[in-house]
Amino acid sequence: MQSISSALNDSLIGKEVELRGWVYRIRSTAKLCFVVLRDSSNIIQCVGKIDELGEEKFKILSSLTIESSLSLKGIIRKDERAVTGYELNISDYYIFCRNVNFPVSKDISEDFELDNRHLWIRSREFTAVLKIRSTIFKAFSDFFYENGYYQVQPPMMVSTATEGGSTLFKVPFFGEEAYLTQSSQFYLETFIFSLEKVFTISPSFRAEKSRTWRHLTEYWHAEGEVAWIGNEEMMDIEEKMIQYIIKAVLDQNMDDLKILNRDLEPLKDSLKPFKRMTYDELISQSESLGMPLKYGDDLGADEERKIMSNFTRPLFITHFPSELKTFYHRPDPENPNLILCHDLLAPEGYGEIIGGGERIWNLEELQQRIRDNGLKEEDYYWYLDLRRYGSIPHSGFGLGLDRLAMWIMHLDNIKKAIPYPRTIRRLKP
RNA sequence: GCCGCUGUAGCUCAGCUGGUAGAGCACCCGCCUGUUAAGCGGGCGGUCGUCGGUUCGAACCCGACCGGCGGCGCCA
Repeated sequence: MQSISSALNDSLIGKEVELRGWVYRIRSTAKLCFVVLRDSSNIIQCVGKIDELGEEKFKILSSLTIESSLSLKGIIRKDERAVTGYELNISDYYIFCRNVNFPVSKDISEDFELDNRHLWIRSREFTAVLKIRSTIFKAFSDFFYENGYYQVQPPMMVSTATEGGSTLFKVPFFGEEAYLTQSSQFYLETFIFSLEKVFTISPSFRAEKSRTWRHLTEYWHAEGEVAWIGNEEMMDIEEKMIQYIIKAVLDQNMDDLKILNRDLEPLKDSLKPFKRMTYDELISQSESLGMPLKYGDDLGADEERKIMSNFTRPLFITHFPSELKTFYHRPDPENPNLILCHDLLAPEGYGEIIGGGERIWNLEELQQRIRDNGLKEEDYYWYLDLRRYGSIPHSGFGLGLDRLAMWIMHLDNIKKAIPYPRTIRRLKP
């Protein structure tokens, strides 16, 4: 028994192999039957002949249905007419499950595809998506392991919000109320006093009633927090990290990118240095970028899309006005109205994939900002403790892995980048 | 929360100014000398989202309700 991709090999020509998998396509004539077999690795055309199998076995084989499961034995042959260049001449087979009817056919809507995601997951397209996602998740971790970081595991059930505006999911908690985390940032900050350089990949939950092409209720949040560094160094690290991930995908997933018809140029271009622009510079250039903005305007979806359709590699926007960002961001000592932070916008119109920057590390300053935002100090007692005991300068970031995946694969909706999307109206399958 | 759209066969859709429902695909049966989600012939398959109203008559007009989709805000 071997994988289909390993069977597509000149050294096996004329040899008998046994393959197993699922019926990807099936066509038959009176005396010939073509079963295109699929497994996790690839597809191969297998041909059954009535003369060789006998009438009975031929009839059963040729009446198989899409996605039925079977194993096949036969001789490998090179054949230009076959989809992947090789063909298996079936000498015998065993059927595990003959399907009555596989619901996923060639005419399906995006909605039907989502209702049947548990079956759509078998499609070649989604198999490619899953393989690329796997590379992205691994590459993210590898990058940080290779650079001396520790992976940590923050809690998912928490007692307070990280960011004021976001809506939280309430969960019953032994007579109390708990919430599902919307960001692990504050917990990551606690870890740096022990490990200095930490990262995590964990889910974040947002109960906002968002209905957009790039929001999920549950998403995979890749976060990092680093002791002793500032905004610029943080961006240096993120840039290398993104490039490391893209390089891994280009190295390992060329076949999958091809199945998705991904234009490789923007990915290759993103291996070159990223441009950095202050919010001020962005506003003054906004007219020539096709999206006139006034000082104080936040970047919405439309703004980001228009601006980023001018770029083929990611762009850092830095130094936002303080009123546009949440309380924990550190103001620039030389200009307290601006914040030492950054967003990383993905090119080709995709927009924000990372938010990050320096954290306020002075106790009084942080207390002031909490009060200014109408929040209660008691709720943040442990976060404030970090500024009481051995506080240090530090920076961090949060990356939306599903958004990154969506851009890398050039998908038009984030729901196509995650196997089981959770949105305001979708909890199944 | 706001704006727009939508609901007809398992799937994708058509159905005119109201006259009791149609195609392609899937599935089943048959035919076919190598097919590329093949071709030909036949078959199965519908309380037209729900309830009410108008009408001799409603998939179609009106109302209410229910479900779904897209976009914005919020963010990653």
